[in-house]
Amino acid sequence: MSCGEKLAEELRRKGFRVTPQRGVILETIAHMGDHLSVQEVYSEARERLPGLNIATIYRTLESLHRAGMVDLFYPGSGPTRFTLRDPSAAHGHLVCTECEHVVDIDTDLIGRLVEEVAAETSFFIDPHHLTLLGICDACFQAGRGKRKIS
Amino acid sequence: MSCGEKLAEELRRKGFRVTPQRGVILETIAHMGDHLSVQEVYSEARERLPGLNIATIYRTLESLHRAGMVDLFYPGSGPTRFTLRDPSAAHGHLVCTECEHVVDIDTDLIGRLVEEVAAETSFFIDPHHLTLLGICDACFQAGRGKRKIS
DNA sequence: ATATTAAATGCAAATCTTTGCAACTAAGAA
DNA sequence: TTCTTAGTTGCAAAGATTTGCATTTAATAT
Repeated sequence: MSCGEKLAEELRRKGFRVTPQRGVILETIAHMGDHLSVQEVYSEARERLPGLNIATIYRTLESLHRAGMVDLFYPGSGPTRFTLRDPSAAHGHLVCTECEHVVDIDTDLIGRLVEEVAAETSFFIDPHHLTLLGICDACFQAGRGKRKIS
Repeated sequence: MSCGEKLAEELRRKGFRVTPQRGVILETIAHMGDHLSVQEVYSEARERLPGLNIATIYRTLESLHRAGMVDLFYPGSGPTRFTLRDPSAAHGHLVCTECEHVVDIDTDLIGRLVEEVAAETSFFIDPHHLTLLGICDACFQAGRGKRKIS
């Protein structure tokens, strides 16, 4: 069973319908890596299924998001991006506002952050949703972070 | 000196120009409270300065952001929102993806999160940029969070 | 005061994202 | 298989955001 078919099955299991459009979109994002924009998926998927409408991409991504299968995140600038969720490991993103570099945060650290916030605020952070903006080490060393840290 | 004038001075001090448009925008957001959308500021500010263009609002907000005077954040849905930064107290936002309620995170907790992430990843989170999505206590109690926490 | 210039504005066009609605169809029931 | 229906699609329009460019102007120097 291909990666796309596995995703299709998971989507169906969560109560969503699997249409040809969604099949193509799933197959596409399963092979395109992380941090995709809607436009990127659109131009790729439309080659496999001409006539595919971009509104369908947006709506499918929202469904996948509601199904807990992809996470959206907002880099400091530019369009929204998203990634396939790895169910075995929650992960978040650290986005450097200087160089736009994206680093993943691992499960353990996320778990600790979630606990810490929950203990103090009774608020349960969604561990798959975490996007933190800041300055990466390289930019900080280069002094490019000073202005922002202030 | 009015709130708006203080902000204008701060902006000038950071190397940005203070135009009549910016004066009006600053005076406006100084009196409109937190979590504003661009459209909200636009309709308010345009009453004080007819002819003001919405692109100017976007660009001014970006400048204020670069100057470290406002923070942008993305609630789960709907347009981007922003708040005047309180220089004395870094604060972040917890946005409930069920009821859209926004809770502020206080300085101390933020400080600890920043340290924790920095220790492990050499990445310095901007403490003024923190927006975390999740489930608030009320929605969690009501069982509305189950689907998302999965 | 006047001149200088980099930054900011307004406008229009481009791009990105969301939404209403009629037509279509996947998935389950009969 | 056929029926049923709620979920999904395409399309077009609306809404949100960004960008290029000619013009204007705030801040600084003269």
